[in-house]
Amino acid sequence: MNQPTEIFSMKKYQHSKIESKWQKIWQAKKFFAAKDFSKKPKKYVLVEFPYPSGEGLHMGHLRPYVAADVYTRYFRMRGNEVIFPMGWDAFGLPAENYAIKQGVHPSIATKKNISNAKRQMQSWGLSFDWSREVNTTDPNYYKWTQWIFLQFYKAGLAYEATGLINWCPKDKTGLANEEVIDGKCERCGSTVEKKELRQWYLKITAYAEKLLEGLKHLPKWPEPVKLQQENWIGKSVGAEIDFILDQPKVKRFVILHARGGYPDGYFYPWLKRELESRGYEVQAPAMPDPEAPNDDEQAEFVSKNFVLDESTVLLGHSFGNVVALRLLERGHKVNRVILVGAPFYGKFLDNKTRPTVTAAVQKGFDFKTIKKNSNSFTLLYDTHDYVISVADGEAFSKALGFPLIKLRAQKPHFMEKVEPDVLSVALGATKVFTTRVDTLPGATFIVIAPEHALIESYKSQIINYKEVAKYVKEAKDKTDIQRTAKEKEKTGVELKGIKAINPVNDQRLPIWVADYALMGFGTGALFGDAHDERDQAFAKKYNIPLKVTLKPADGSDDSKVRSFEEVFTGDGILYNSGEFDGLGSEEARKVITKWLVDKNAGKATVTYKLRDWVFSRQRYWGEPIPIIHCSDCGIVPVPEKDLPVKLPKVKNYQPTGTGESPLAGIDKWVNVKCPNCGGEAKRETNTMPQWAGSSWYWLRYTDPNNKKGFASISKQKYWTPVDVYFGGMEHTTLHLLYSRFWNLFLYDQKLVTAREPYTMRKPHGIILGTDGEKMSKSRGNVVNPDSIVKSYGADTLRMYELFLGPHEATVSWNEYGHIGVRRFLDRVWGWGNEVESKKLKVESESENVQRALHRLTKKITEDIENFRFNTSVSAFMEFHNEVKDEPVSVLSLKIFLTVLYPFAPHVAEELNSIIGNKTSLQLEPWPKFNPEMIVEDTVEIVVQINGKVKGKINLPTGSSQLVAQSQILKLDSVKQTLSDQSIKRIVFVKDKLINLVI
RNA sequence: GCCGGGGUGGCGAAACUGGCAGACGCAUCAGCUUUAGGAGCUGACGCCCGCAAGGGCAUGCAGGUUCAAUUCCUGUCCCCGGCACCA
Repeated sequence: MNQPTEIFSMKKYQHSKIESKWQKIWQAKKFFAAKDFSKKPKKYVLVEFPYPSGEGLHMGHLRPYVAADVYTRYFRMRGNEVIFPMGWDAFGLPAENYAIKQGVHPSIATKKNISNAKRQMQSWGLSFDWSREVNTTDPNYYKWTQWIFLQFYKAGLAYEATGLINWCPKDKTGLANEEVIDGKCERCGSTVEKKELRQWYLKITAYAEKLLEGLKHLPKWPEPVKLQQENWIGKSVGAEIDFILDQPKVKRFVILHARGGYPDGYFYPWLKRELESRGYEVQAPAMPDPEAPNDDEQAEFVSKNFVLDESTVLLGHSFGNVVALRLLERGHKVNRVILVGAPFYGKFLDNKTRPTVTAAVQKGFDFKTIKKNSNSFTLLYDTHDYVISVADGEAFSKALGFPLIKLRAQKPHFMEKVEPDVLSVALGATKVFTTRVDTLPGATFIVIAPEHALIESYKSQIINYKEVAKYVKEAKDKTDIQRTAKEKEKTGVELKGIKAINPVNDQRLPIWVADYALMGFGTGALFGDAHDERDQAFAKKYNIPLKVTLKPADGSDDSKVRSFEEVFTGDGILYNSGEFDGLGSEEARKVITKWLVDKNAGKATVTYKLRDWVFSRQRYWGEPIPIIHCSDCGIVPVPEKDLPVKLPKVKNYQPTGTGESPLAGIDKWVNVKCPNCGGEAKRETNTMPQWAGSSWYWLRYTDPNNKKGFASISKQKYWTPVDVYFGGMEHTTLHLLYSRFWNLFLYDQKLVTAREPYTMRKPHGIILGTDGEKMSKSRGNVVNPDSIVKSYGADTLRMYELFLGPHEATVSWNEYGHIGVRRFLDRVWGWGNEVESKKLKVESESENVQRALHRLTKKITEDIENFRFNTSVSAFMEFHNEVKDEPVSVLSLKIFLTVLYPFAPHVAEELNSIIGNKTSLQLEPWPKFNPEMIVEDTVEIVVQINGKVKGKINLPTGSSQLVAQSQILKLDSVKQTLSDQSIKRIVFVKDKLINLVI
């Protein structure tokens, strides 16, 4: 090939021509269409589908696509039925923002972007099965996204709630916890604020344990990925402790029984006993006409015969609450009112009539007077009550301005003889979570989060309430960044007037509100002690006494610990801990937890860092949440037959910024008839987050045109789970966690056949610009894959991308690097044409070529299976360097092209057709290698003296130590070094080395 | 601070379960070829000493185990990613 005449006589390597030629042939022959229920073993290769943006696809997309493509083409040749689908994750802010700016409807912009991205993918020679293409913005697709949402709703895992959520001021929408990175919006980088909003949530926390457990059954996932998910879920095992409030202002409880009740019924006698044993005076009047009560008559009776003053707590059960409120209306001032299952509407869940109760409540309440005569109300409702609905509680909560406590009573409507939650509320028990129960005897203060309900509930007893309220307001106004700033000193305010009682030693502990306690974790309250750095720092700042109760178990000097020079946070031996002295920390945790359980003062429990998924967005370009709000029926899911709820086509979809979705302004769309009662109703106007569509897309690929379901069970059974999932590390605690959650849920609903969606996860490293910085338009270091395809070809782009480094490593693009790969392909092109022109038979080929070919096949086979594509590229080059000057047969060239095909499919196909083969390489079986052909006849053995290389000798493969020894002693270099010294030892490694120790 | 991952020529990187450190490629230099070269071919290319033969030093740094360490162990520094007052 050094002869110029030969070079000029052959065809030039025209990449553009041959690439489009083969891309057309592949498409026309439908090589890449995966067949359902094929007899071949299936393989599901998945790569994250892109968001089609106006800028097109970039290098970051290319990396997993090319790797997955090589992998896919290889397994097709190995005889697998491979599904390698692609689609579009096309809902989201960029299209919407672009639309607002340009006045182009997002659906039009999206369409355009998709066709461009598809063109790019095809120009890269990616072998996707386009017959299975999905698009999350297609109503036929999002119909099922909405349908799945309704399954969550029906299972009680989708709920509406009002609370402080993360709010991005630039994108004007709420965000999930996972979308906040370092206190900033994952998408636009704005500092996230907090906003009180009504939102839809998905109860991912209900799946915390399953998500954690599932990780254990994913051996083919990288450990770092699993660990990152595990840390995000953040399981803490510990205990919840009830700290009872010391309320010096409260002297007396008055228990007002229910209709049909008597002082010796239900939980009353037990509660009376418990309260009295704690030193309170208890009055439990036996009311007149208990079966057909009259509220005014009963109030009159209590008012006349019992003591009601500002040291009294009124505790009503059911009808008793009406009486309690009437007493306030009559002007009795009390300390606090506890309403247990209070009736508001006079309608009952069991549809029975209770005329006396209904008549009493229908008179209405004078809330103004009521609120004036008690500073604090506690509302306690049972979630499985069959008489009074929680809606009654909500009505009271709204009217009185106090939070509603919903819980599951021992018996519906609190009718058990022992109802511990009623006692807890009466005593003001505050639950505190800890992972270190062993330090409980050393607790010297309590810290609660600014959002903690205790503050409002005990307003009347907090002497410095104004100061506290000021602190709370300031804390709530801060962003998370301000609140958790690294150097920030801890701040807090003591709640004067109340104390908490440590159950293990009856000590009265001061209660502080401080923003280092987080409402979202545990119970929003903690106890402070000397064996925690944060607690100690806080205590020192505010001069709160500390008590050391642990000493190091290893017997090391503990005087530093005692003088607070050091914070000892490890496990140790208890002292200063009363009856628990001498126990080791681990033992103490068990013993104290059991002690708490026995005393009804706490229990072992588990909490997670994971928060429920804020699932609504106040933006236009997303799936509408298929819910209707009816003033009579409340929340009504859109009936299945009415799905999909289509996005209305409108001109204006600017975000409002008020927390309302732009859809809220479209009256024609919003106002609907209630599917339940036919009355006036309104659609839910929030849309779903970007992550919704991608939470189940791999399932749709298995059955993309199904009209009856999101994917048939039989097709899922054939294709799922995904065998290899290529994608980015950045999705570990977003898409990857969310989609596992959806899958686990659907699996529990028996709608999905694979418990875990992805058997193997293959993350890739990012590609940096030539300057080693992240590629970005503002830095001007973006390398455009299209321009490389244009001037060097897709095969060059593919191979160089793989050559950059290991798939999982971060690599930077070298400005000239791809030229080396192009040179290689040019040489292969010339060499291939030359081999063709000589038409040599295998017999005239040297054994060396054969051996090299077998070695190459082995190397490429193993590299692909182990995702080591970078060394494959080297191996092709080495092979070519080795055989280029030797006679090579056409048959050997074909084998070379066959193994090259997954990497550089266009060149390989074209050369293969030049040498006269009519069938595509895609239909060739993957070549086998003969292990015997890989072993050479002779091997080079390294000769070392004291571990230093002194020379090399060639010996027949498998030579013994004796042979080697006799050979090396003849070497000059060895003789010289040895001179007269004696050999102490000889280390011999067969076919590798011989080392003389002297 | 905690949890991961990683430090090898001028650059991207190889090196199987401890066995020739730097394969392969980029850049650079020299030569050949060419009217010309930002093309092609051939060769050199870790650092230091040396004309050379040869020798010494080298896988972030300091130790250790071993006949032999990029690989195993201990300590330490730096870079990247994640979490971050999580009780």
